[in-house]
Amino acid sequence: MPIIGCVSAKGHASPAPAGRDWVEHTTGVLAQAGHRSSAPRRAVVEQLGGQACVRSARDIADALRAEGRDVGLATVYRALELLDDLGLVNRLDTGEGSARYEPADPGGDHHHHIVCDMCGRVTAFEDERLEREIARLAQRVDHHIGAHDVILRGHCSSCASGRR
Amino acid sequence: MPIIGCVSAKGHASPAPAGRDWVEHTTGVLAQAGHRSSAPRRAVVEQLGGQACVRSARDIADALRAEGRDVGLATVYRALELLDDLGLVNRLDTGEGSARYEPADPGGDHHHHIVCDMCGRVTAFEDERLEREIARLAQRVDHHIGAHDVILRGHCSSCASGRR
DNA sequence: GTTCCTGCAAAATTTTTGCATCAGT
DNA sequence: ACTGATGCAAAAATTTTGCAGGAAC
Repeated sequence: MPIIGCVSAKGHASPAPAGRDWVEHTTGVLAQAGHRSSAPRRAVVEQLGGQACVRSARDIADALRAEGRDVGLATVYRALELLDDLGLVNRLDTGEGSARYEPADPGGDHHHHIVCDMCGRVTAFEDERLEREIARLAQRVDHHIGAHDVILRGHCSSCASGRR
Repeated sequence: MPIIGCVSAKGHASPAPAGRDWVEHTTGVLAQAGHRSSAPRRAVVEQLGGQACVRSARDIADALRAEGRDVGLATVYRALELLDDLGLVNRLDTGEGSARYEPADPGGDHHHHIVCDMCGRVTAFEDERLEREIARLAQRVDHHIGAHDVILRGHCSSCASGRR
């Protein structure tokens, strides 16, 4: 299983780390929805907020354990499911075994991902024109579209340049 | 687990069932690559060719068993892995538990998918303008892009209209 | 006759769930 | 205290793998 890194798309507006804004927003939405503010769930939220990039449930649990804030894996899964239901995180399935999650921009902005087939690294990118095309499509199809994912697959520059 | 259906996008060019063309092309590529023509693998290829839409490994194994052509699940997985490596099938990960596969158009044409969040049904669609946007992006990013997936998510008309 | 392929069963993962206990309100 | 949340361990489900026997060339 390749180690998952996190790199910004060169030359493109890359999403800033969600940071404190997102943690506060998330905390507020959770409270407003009637959920208790427990230490384990807070730890998951803070861990996610500290990283702009996609993390699997195991990544999060491991990172928390490394900080000495042990949280059960089942709890991490339950927290992620709740956050997903509330639209506070985006879930990314790249087909590499496990789902990964990232903070969702409260403002509604979102981005897409490039996955390196060789090292598994995920890079984020934003593109206004792509969004427009997708919005146009969403109106034309016989479905009520609520979300969309775009994944580009290929080799990142390090992998393509020989050294793996 | 929702039953996976297969419906064409209304009003859009929908991909024709891969059919005999794809089966023949696939058989040829397999032979040329030095692989033996075994009955189980042939059965998997024919099963895939008979359907234009995405099928999971289990779907394929079940369908074959129903025809009396039992093929071990491991063999189905190995066949799909091989076909994927040779670029003869496309793999779709919708994050609903299992990966699904569909014949890849030998001509290079491809389409994308709409997944109903409620019933899990997958609908295919093609869009030339979307492809152009993605091609433009693929040139601008710092990666060697070899493939891409677009998934729209929402409610299909049956699910949206109340009756579930 | 080799070598690849298959099938079964076991293993490895990821994710979900039951349930007793604990903690937030 | 009431009730949601947690943690553990067990269960589910998907996918991978080891290996002996069988089929293709």
